Amino acid sequence: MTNLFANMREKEIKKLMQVLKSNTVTYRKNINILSNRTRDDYIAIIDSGSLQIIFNDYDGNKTIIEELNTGEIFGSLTYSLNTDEITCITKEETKITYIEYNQITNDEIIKSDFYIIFIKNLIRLLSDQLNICNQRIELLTQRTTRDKILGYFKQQSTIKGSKTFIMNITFTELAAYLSVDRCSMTREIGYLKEEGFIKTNGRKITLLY
Amino acid sequence: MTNLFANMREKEIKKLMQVLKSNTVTYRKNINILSNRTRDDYIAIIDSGSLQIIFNDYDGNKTIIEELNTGEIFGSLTYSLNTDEITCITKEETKITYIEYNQITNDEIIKSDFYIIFIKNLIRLLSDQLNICNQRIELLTQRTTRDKILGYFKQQSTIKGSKTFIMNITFTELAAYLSVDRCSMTREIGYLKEEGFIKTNGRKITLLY
DNA sequence: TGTAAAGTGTTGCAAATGCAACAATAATAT
DNA sequence: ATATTATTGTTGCATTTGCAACACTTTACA
Repeated sequence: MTNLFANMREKEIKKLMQVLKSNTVTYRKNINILSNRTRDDYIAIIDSGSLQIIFNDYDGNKTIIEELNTGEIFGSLTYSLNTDEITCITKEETKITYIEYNQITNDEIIKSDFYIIFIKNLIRLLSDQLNICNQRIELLTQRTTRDKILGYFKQQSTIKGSKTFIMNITFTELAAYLSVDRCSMTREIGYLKEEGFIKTNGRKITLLY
Repeated sequence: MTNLFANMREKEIKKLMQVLKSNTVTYRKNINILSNRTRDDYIAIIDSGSLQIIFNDYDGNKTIIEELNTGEIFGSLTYSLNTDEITCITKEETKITYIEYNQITNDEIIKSDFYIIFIKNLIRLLSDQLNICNQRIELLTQRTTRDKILGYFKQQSTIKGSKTFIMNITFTELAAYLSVDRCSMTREIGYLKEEGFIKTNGRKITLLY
């Protein structure tokens, strides 16, 4: 369940969605969901499923800017998607709820008694997204692949609260996340193991320092 | 210029700050302003001045994660700063207003008639920050220095609405922003000029394609 | 106004990295 | 159960990039 509705009852959520004039669309896998969006400001909430925001280079390269999962939000409020260079592809069957930005302060909703909760949830969600972005920037600005990998492992270790943890993404996805060549990354992880900095067993990582 | 107090009168701003129990501190140049922050969630607004958020590597390297200027916000709502690895240094004399996150929905303020404006401003500010982050990620995820530079120039060209524009940061700062070696960047810009992709004159850039 | 600090430009060299082209295994779908 | 797709591992090689060590110019400031 989406955080946008945290601390709200089913009935309130239904009412909220109605007052916000939200609309929900379900997409099949591998659909470009931005092709039919308007140019107005909007918030899109992933009710279920996941998607990738992809940057299409001038010479045909594709870069995954962001992967978004259930509960997360996107839309013009988080990233200007109104350009041909950006596409947004569902990774699986995905349900999206759209809310027009201007509706979040419409006359009816600000009178409802769950409005403050909703607004606080929205702020928290934007805030979470911002934290995620900044954490990634912290890694992307590292000069070497080694520092990116170690930085990621350290973040995970902090989140999981242990020097041993299991990665919840694949190595292929990690390479994309850190924006490095997967093969070079594998090579570097090999060196890190040789030099005794880490131990790995599949996606189980142990920091030895 | 976006700011937390857009569309509010002087008197309302004063009232708001009071109700929010905000406190304002002025720092001199080169001060680490995080040394005395609590661990509560808070929003910090830069009333005037500027600062850098710096990541301190395990082996002494410093990376500028973010540069923030007048009107922008930071704090735990945007980036977890509660770690020794992060320092936050004023670049000049800087005035900061702190607001406890929990205060933004206190009993008194939600009754005020400028509350909706304030909340909308806050959401807009978070949203702007998120857009800035994502734009930078778009550049940082480019594989080559060339693509980073061209990406940045393209963004600027779009923002300024012309193929000729003047950079509002120094080349040294651009290198830090793109997280590449300044010398390598200069070299690459040289190649781009030779190959006829761009023309430069100081910080005036012209795209020729 | 003079001096220190910051920004810019250049280049050789070593090291890191992306790319390509594989093979092998694991996961998923029909 | 089997075919198909995704993930992982490996390695040679060319290229890109960071680093270091300069000189020169511009800007800041005491």
